Amino acid sequence: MYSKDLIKGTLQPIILKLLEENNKMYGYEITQRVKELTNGKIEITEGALYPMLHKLEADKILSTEKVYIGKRVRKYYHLTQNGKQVVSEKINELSDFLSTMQLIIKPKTNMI
Amino acid sequence: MYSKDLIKGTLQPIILKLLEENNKMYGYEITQRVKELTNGKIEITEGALYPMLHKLEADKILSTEKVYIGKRVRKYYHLTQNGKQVVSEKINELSDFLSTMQLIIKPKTNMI
DNA sequence: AAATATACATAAATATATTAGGTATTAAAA
DNA sequence: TTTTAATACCTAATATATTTATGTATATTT
Repeated sequence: MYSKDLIKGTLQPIILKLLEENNKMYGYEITQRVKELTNGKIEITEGALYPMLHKLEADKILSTEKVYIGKRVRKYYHLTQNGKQVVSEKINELSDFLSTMQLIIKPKTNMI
Repeated sequence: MYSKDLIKGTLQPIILKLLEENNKMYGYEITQRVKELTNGKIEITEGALYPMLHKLEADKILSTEKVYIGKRVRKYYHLTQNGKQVVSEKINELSDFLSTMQLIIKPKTNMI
């Protein structure tokens, strides 16, 4: 796990990126997918995830659909029309940002 | 300029990285260097910078030296013995984190 | 002479995420 | 078969980093 601070601000773009690729996902699934993709290095806490999902829904970037698996509810989130337009910009920004950060810490020798 | 949120948590490693490379720097110099290195994409605010420098000094990671340029004071910061040991770990962590983030947003085609 | 750049600093407000708690169902292990 | 772990949602109090706004003062450029 990384220092808490590093991860700050990345939660939203991570969520949006996953939803861009997977069409629809539910909260718990997102936490598991991120853990999987990052080999456990990033673990999204639910206290951060759910409020962010609710915020994105309130902002009309995501919409939801409830599905019952037996008696247990799943709340699927997917990008709205509106949301799709916003997302690629946000991902580009993140991508650009990561490059810029690489620029600053320019790893000395290891270019693949 | 990037969304404020993205930059969160990167201030400390940026400062430490610059001080690792440049031996000693003063606050204003750091803001300018970062602006320069990132082509204006990251502008460190003084309200964030100075408290962080003070914190790093309180934590014995940095120490200071005042220099007068005419009547104007400059406060140079440099890594302490202790600080040098901490820094490379922090930079490695940031570097690792950036790679992990790249993993998530994996830019489709453009590998240089 | 006025405006901009250099150089430090702090304080209130904002926003995010952590920590800690809660409910409930289903599957696996003891 | 009872207990534990996993699945699945949620919120509230706390902590903390950063922004925004403000302040002081000197040096340089227009």
